[in-house]
Amino acid sequence: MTNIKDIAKKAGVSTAAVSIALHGGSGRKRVSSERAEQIRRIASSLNYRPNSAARMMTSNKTRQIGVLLRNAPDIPMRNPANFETILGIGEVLSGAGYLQVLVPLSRIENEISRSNRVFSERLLDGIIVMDVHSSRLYAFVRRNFRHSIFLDTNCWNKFSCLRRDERKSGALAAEALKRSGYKKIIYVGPGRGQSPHYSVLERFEGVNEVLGTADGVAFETEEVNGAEYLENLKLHLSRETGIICYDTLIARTVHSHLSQSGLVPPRDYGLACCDDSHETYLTFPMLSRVDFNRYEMGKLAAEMIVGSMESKKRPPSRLFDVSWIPGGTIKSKG
Amino acid sequence: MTNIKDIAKKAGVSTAAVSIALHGGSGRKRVSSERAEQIRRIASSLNYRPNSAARMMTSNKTRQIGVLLRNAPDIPMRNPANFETILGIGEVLSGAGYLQVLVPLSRIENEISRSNRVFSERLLDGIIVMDVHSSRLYAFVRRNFRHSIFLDTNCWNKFSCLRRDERKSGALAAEALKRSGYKKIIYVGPGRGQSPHYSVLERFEGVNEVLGTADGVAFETEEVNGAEYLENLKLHLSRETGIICYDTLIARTVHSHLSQSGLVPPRDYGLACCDDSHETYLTFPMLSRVDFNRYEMGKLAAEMIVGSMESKKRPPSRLFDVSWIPGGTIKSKG
DNA sequence: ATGAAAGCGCTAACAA
DNA sequence: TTGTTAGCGCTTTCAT
Repeated sequence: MTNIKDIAKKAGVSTAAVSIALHGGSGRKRVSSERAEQIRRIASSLNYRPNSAARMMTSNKTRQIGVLLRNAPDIPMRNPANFETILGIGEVLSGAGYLQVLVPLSRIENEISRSNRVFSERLLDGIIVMDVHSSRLYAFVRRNFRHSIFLDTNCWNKFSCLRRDERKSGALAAEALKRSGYKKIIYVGPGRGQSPHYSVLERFEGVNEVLGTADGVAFETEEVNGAEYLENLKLHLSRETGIICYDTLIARTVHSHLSQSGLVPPRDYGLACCDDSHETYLTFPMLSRVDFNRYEMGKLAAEMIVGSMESKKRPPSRLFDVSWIPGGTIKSKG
Repeated sequence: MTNIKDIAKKAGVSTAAVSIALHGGSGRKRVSSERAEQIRRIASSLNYRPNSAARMMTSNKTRQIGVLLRNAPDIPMRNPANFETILGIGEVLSGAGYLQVLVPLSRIENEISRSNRVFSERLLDGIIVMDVHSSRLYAFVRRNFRHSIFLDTNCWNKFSCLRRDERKSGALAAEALKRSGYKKIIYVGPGRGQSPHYSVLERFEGVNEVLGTADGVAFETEEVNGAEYLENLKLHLSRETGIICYDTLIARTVHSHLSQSGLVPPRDYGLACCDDSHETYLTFPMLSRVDFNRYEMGKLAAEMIVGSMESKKRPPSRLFDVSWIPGGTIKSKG
């Protein structure tokens, strides 16, 4: 592998000149432009590729950003839509010259393993944390990484956090069904087990704010566990019934299951969803739902961390706004 | 930041002793175990974290593996199911002490950009290539990276490639519909535009082998472009009609669209799919389809590249086998 | 504008 | 078993 020494020798200049010619920012020049041009030619003729380890060492920066997420084996592929966020992050990071390092953590306990290079060595300039982790992990990240963003996690502070407005998303879905005149509305979501994602609580609260005390609407709840909830739903269904699903996975599960019995919205029941995904846009665009552009949210998170690295200021936390997509799985009017 | 020099000073030993005590493999010991223990204690009391840039430099290895994939803006989020593969890769890599670097490439032309650090510097020990790229890129990767795996790409050679048996997947879906006695069978897939993914060609060929010359079955094709194909399908549907979809995105799109008109399988038509995904397993488990465990395929790819790095041998190419999942969207017998 | 040289943190070869 | 030392490739003073 050729290095700057080889180039320096061939060009008859010092290694310093080569370094400056190749990487010296366009600040005050320190090498005549002819020399620089000549050096660049030689470099490319020698197929020179800088040794980034050496550059990392001298600059004390890796220009690598980690993205933390949960994965197998305890909850394999917990949220498929996270991919959109990751791709959004990747677009901004690669545009800014940063590498995106994916860090899957398996267990919520004991996640800060000494054997994980991400925690035991120092090869990330910053970290974007996604998913639910222990508060111990959140604290560890804040303490051990100069730059961090908590993206759609249970961690919420004044700085460095980014979340979707989950309460509003619940409220929007509930209002839409109520407005359409459904007499019975069933909220279908995961149970509030130990340390659930904050959206599990907030979406329900948003729904409950609208429907908990609403006149003329019977409000019920169906907890997702196993498959029996699907049979329950079928039994309690009528044309006056609206279903609100926590996320698109549940919405699609409910939809495909009920369609097996010939029940389809909006004819036989109303279907609304507090969540969204690009895949839903592609395969189930008629679903009445609250939008969630995870790709844009990922881009925003990446911009926040890149900005904080360049300005040395911690970015203020932000709430990602949501809006209603009418779709076609609820009836148009009472 | 503390370094081995600090530790050496505090322990009254040489830096070499520290280096060996902390990282020296369990080979022949070069430091007495008491010393080693003491050194480890001091290191952790000083909250020592090795500088990986320095280690990369001396070892001439980064222990970082890249995963190349296509992305925005020309084809944003082209294949959501790729995430499963990536998570599978991640599980094996992180278990083996490698970092997973995600490399999104935007344009198929001009993808080998000088401004992309992955290509201009040397910070990856190996690369796993996913998705469709130019043959120029495939060649570049082979030339410039000691270790590479071509995973589900158009690139196929004797070594370092991993693919699903796409022809068989087409054949399995076709046979299932034929066996059930459908009189008309429609294949719904993307058009064969310029440089399509190899599965676009092979799945169709598999289907065509079975149905092209079959007696008593009318075989038709519907190309996916825009949304009009969905209306076409609806017009030509009957209880004697079976639909074969190229992938789960199309299958779900067809399914949700037709259900809007009250048409549901297996009552009103038969629905089979040549593809699979974890999300399908979760939300549409009754879909009759050919299995595809991308997570396992990702794990296998990662094992191939890790193995090749440790054995210095290029791994022979492999074909990932598939099998039929009966599901419940086609009728049981003729 | 240019070159010489120090040093980043670590590992490995060599000496003791 | 230990300590000393010479690099790894690059950037950055500091002289010239």
